[in-house]
Amino acid sequence: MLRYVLLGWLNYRPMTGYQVKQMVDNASSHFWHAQTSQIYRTLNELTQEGLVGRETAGEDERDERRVYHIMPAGQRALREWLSLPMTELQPTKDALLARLFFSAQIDRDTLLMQLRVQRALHARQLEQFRTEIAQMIELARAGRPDGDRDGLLWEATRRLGELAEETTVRWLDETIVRIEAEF
Amino acid sequence: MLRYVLLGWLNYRPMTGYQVKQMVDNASSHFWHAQTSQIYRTLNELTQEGLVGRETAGEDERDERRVYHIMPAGQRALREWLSLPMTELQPTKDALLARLFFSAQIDRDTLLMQLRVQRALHARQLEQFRTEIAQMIELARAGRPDGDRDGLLWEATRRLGELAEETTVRWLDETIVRIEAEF
DNA sequence: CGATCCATGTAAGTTGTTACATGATTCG
DNA sequence: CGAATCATGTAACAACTTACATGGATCG
Repeated sequence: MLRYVLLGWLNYRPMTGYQVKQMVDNASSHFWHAQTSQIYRTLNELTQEGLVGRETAGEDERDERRVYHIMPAGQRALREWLSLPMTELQPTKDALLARLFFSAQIDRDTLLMQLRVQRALHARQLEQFRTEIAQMIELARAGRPDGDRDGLLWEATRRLGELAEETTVRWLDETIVRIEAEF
Repeated sequence: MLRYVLLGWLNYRPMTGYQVKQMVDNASSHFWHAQTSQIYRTLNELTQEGLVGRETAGEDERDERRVYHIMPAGQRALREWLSLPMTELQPTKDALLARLFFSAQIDRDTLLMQLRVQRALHARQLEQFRTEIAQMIELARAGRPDGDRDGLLWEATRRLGELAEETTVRWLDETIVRIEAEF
């Protein structure tokens, strides 16, 4: 999966591994996160498979910056992946729910504290979707022709993030009240 | 993580690996899924670490059923995990959003088809949260004293599943309309 | 001149997936 | 008697995490 995210980013413009990491962290962490080490490793694999190419950018030899760019084979691979029908739901892994499900074991106050911490974290994340991330997309769209496809889709992904966080915060509030009353 | 889910289930009652898998599939797949092979491997690890014990259930030797049960050390480990504060959001991995983000590459009709398939899948999942899963929890609660903690928490996890699917379906409808109009 | 950022990765370990293999029991 | 379910796993591989290691450039 990560390979396609990297191909997706490199399809906009050539970048160093470090810059790719910045994009992943700042612009796509709400749908796919990755460690630096894994990004470099995956870029290597993609290079070996001929999906991306790389050049040493520096004028002199000890400049270690390497600029990666997508190759025609990479663009094909990206498009193929994007066109593959997704006929199943992706399996869930949610640590918060897993804990909550089995939390009858622990005492009320510890549980409530946990939920309140989560409430604060998700509220902050919600704010970020509404401000920073929204602004970033606005900015990126500003430089582009009206009616651009990319901007529309970026905004759609942001919007699900916002809605999901809204839902989670509301659910946490509901759940905290109920546990205060009935647990 | 999986280890704690298994400990959580074994804390209710002793079970065979197969039965644990049934629980994971039928009652906790909405927050943590796992392959059969991984469950058996993890049960082995837990056994070697002394967190669970196992017995051969059969009266005769070629009965291969093994019943796993939680040990005191396992209960301690479970409680410790449940009490650990979660001070960070868990990183996201969402294949649907990842695709959508980069989908300016593909044609309108392929994209719309993908979103409609997802819409159908999530609508079905939503129905399941409202019917099958709700019923299963009702049933499990019926046999228990009123005001039971487990039932309250099970219902809370189900509820987030329902709300999240509701949100996703609404978002998909919004997004499909917008793409039909503007893409 | 020290902190932060830019930049690249390796090594070791954990976790999870896919494919395969085997055999008993139960039910129509 | 054949299909489905119960039951247990191994082997190989792929993906991801954590810790470590290094050094140049920039800025206050």
